[in-house]
Amino acid sequence: MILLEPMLRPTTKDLAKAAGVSRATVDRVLNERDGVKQDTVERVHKAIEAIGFERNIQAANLAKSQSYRFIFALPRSGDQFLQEIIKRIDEARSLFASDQIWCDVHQIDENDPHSIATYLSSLDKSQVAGVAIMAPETPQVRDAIRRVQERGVAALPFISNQTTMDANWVGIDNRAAGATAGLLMGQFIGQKPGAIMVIAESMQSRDSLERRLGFDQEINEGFAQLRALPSLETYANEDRARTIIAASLRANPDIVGIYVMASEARSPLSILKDLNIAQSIVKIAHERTPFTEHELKAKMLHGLIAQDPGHLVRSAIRRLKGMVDRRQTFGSQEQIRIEILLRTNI
Amino acid sequence: MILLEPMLRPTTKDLAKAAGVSRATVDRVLNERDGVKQDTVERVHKAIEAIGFERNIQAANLAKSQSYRFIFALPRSGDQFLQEIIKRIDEARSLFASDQIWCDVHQIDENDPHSIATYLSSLDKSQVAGVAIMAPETPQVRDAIRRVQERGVAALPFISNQTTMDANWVGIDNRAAGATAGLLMGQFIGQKPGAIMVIAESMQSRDSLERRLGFDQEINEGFAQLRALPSLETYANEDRARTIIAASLRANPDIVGIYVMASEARSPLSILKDLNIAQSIVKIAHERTPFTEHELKAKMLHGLIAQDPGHLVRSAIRRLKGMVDRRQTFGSQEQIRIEILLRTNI
DNA sequence: CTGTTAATGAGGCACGTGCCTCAAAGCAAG
DNA sequence: CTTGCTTTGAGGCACGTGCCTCATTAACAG
Repeated sequence: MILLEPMLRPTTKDLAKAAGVSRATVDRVLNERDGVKQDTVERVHKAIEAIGFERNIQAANLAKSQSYRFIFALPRSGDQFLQEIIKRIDEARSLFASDQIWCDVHQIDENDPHSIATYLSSLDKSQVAGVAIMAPETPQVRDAIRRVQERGVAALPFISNQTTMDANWVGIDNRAAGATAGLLMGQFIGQKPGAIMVIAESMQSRDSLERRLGFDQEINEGFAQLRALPSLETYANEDRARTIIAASLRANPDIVGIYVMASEARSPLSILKDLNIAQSIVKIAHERTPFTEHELKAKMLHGLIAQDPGHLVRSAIRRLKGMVDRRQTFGSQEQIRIEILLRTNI
Repeated sequence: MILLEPMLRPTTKDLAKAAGVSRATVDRVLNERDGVKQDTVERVHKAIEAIGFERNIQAANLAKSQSYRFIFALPRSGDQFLQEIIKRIDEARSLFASDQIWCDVHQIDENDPHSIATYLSSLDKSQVAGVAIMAPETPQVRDAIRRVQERGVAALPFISNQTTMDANWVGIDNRAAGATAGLLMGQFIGQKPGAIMVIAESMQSRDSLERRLGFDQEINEGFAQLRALPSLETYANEDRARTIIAASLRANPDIVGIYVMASEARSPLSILKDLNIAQSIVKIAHERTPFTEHELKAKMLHGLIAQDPGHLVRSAIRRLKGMVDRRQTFGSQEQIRIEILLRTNI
């Protein structure tokens, strides 16, 4: 590919000349207005290829006075991981200001699908260009997302997956994340046989199910001497968590590993600390937060499976913008990595 | 912070009104032209704060017909890791086209500091806005970087660090990367005592020294039963590599782990494969390439310490642009992560 | 042929900023 | 006071694109 000198970058004027039409017609083709013969459309497209025309989006945005207002619909409840996300949205605000992008957070009750649907249906194209939604999958929410999209507002599942949105969502492959936790757990434990405790907030959500699936698969296939216990569900209730964790420890004296599957790991990890379990038990949790970071450095935690909150936020914004601009987004950058964090690469 | 409605975003005109001056004076202040009283400058700056003015960079670039031409000065020699970098630069080309950024690759002979210095001194501000340099640190290169910066061309050490550039470079903390390799190695080996082979391309470069330092520290502090052998230097010579690796294997029958420290791991790993070593020996290498990715999936490699080449490239471009625009760059996004890759999160 | 409609061209203003010129005002020294 | 210098204002054109109006031409049916 021969690169043109910056100065000579073709404009719509050049394109018009190359296609043998007027700038008005070029405009009609580029912005998909009708009233242009198919012949002409093709001629212009060929000219675009021929001279390597690329629309100057900055000038276009300037002309349109276009700006993008995006909303992050996040759960009202949540602990440090949620705070990290919100912090990154704040950061992104100034980062994307030069692209005329404004972001706001709207808190939703993630366990009330009806209110989420109501909120989504209140969004108007003229006010909001797009919305990133972090909420567990339910039929109501799924339908609401589809409807808001039909009204011209870009909608993007965020961190929590939604089946319908096949490829178009922002987050990690939770099956692979669970598998990574399983593999790391198995390798760290080594030859020692025993049981692994698995702590989840709830096994209702798709994310949890997928993590568990991946985790079990790795343990079963690669580490025959280990057995993963049934998931303990805390329902985000600290008392309940304390009770069932203690009971499980008593019932399974051969525990050699603990996998905290929930995104908010502080509460379960604190309980484990209170219960004063042996440091030799391999502990793996999810997400980097001030608490988990500290535990990792203090060697109270052996590893962390994480997704970068800043990357999640920025990727969501870029993809929402791409949806609004009707561009395809670029794969490699928007792939959210499953990070493994040890105390040395925190 | 109260966000203004997109429509009402203040322009230089609003700023002029708010500061009680003309647009011409605002322009003089914003673009740091002289001939403005100190009083007036301060008044304008206060007004900027007061109304939350932020320059519309897109419009500014449009007005200036500004475009940015960046050059990646990369080694001529190199294998798959270098190819990955070049591939990402290609990707970035289209990604940043909308920001009027053009990138090109220029191959340098990384072992000839003089020719690098000559090349850098040939760069002209009017042709090239910035250059990312991947070359080992030498006094000549260091000085050349400083000189090219003084001539108004942004210069940024890339992947290979340069002492002078304290914070302003793009790449990972190699000490931490080595430490991560060490910790992972130790944890994966478990209780088994033995020796660890360390293979490097050369211990002349600062990057290698730092990795080795971090690796040794983790092994020595955390795993007393392991001993890391002296570094084997291949000098990128396959025959030499084959000889010294085979000799080391014979001399140390208790080898339980192998750490390939070089960025280009294909050649050493292929040699190990030919030598048919036991699969139980834990092998850790650097950088994700088609080859290492394949080996990881085939379970011939236990773990990979990597830096995302796409992220490296994009971060370099953003930072170069930030330097040209005289903006400060944003920390959290520009921090290059030390990734740990297993076959589950590849 | 004429009349009608579809397709295209010509031209201009707008967006927010940079950069230029020229005039006007302020200010200090003589 | 005048002279000369510094500081400020007023205005306009440019960048590339979107979007509008109005005129003109091509295509086609009757």
